[in-house]
Amino acid sequence: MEVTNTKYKNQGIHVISALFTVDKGITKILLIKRENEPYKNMWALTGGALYNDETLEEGMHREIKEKTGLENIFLKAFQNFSRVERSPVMRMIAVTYIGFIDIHKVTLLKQTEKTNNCDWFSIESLPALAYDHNEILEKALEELKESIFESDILKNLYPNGFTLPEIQKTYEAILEKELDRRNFRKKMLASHFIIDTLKTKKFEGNKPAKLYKFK
Amino acid sequence: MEVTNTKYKNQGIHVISALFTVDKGITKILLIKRENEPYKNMWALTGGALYNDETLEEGMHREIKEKTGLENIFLKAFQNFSRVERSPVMRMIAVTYIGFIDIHKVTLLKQTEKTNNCDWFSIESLPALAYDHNEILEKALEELKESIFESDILKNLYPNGFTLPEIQKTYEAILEKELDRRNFRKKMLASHFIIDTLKTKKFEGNKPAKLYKFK
DNA sequence: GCAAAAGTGTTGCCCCTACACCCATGT
DNA sequence: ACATGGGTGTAGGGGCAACACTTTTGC
Repeated sequence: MEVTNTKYKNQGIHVISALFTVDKGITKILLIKRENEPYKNMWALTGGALYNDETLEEGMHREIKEKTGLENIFLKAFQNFSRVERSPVMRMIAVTYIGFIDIHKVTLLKQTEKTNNCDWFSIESLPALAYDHNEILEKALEELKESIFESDILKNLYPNGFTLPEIQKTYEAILEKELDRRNFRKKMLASHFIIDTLKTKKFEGNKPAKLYKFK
Repeated sequence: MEVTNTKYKNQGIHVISALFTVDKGITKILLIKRENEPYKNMWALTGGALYNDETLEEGMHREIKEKTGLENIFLKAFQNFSRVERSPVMRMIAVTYIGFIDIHKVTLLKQTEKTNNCDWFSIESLPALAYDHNEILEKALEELKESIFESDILKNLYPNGFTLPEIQKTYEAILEKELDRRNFRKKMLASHFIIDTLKTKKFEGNKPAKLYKFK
């Protein structure tokens, strides 16, 4: 059916992810340099327009695949953004997600079919982003801090497992505060999200630490 | 800008609310009879297509106003639904909300400008609904049970205040289980969502109960 | 005075926080 | 042996669930 009523005509949906990592104690966000108008040459969150033949989740995973080469990223649904003027081109509603990525998996993939410029930016020093992406990112960070212990959203960060001192540093970077080592360990081990691999790995000290992984 | 790429052409957004009430211990949902195709003459949740000149929240409140006459309903954002074939007419994404309404405010408003047939249905005996609204309603009910103590979503239910025995019955109807009277009172009074009006009101017994209201 | 619902406190359990010392390894 | 981070236990406080008796009112 062709839409003729101008009240509804020419609407579209953006699927957008705030993809985070933590690298050496610094929380970073993956940004993609736009190659087309509008906002050409500006940095933006990962995403794009939804196609007619895919669900929101399918479209989001397609966009992430196209722009980073990564598949099967665990995503947490976040908010919708719908300011009328949020896109200068046509009416676009933004449906957003939050995810985490192992930084080492992306550095090799900066040149993908559709994108030849993506990079990690510390959340402390962000450029002005395309569209309303600064606002989306700011709210995503708040949500991240509130929900970080309630989900296994970090599971993509440690594909090869992690030690507790190592992942604690990641939590501290995200929450921007220090955590008690004993209480943190108790909480993580009680969560049943993680299991002991019976292997060890050295992190910062000389004594090897136990290696865990997400279920 | 005209959209020419068929991948994106003719997309639209539904804003949809599951509007609940509790009447004499029965949880009910407000349904609207559709007057137009598709799904003409079937019952549906409250909502419709988003206009180009309004945010999602504005569009949702407009739809509720048009279909029930009610304004300023407190809504909790819920999920998005995006199955490709969820609308037989064109590609529509559903953005959904959950709300509560005092049943006495709507019974007088069944005939509004755009709708001359709306009614409350017990969630125990629902008709087949238009679109994917049965699925949306089912998931909204689950969410409602999980979040009922975490928000003041019930505030529209008792515009004139409520007694604790009365609102406890409402919680029990929604949760489909009985609650301990002493623990319930402690929890409600500790929540600081509600304040004592210093008035009383009779509910089921002969002894008048204290009247409270939401802040 | 009796029926019917309103109103009230205490205990145990679990989760969370705060806090200090020994252990394993590399040099 | 010493330096460095890895690993562990306990005590107190707050929220939640289980449980029974007294109070107020209408009849």
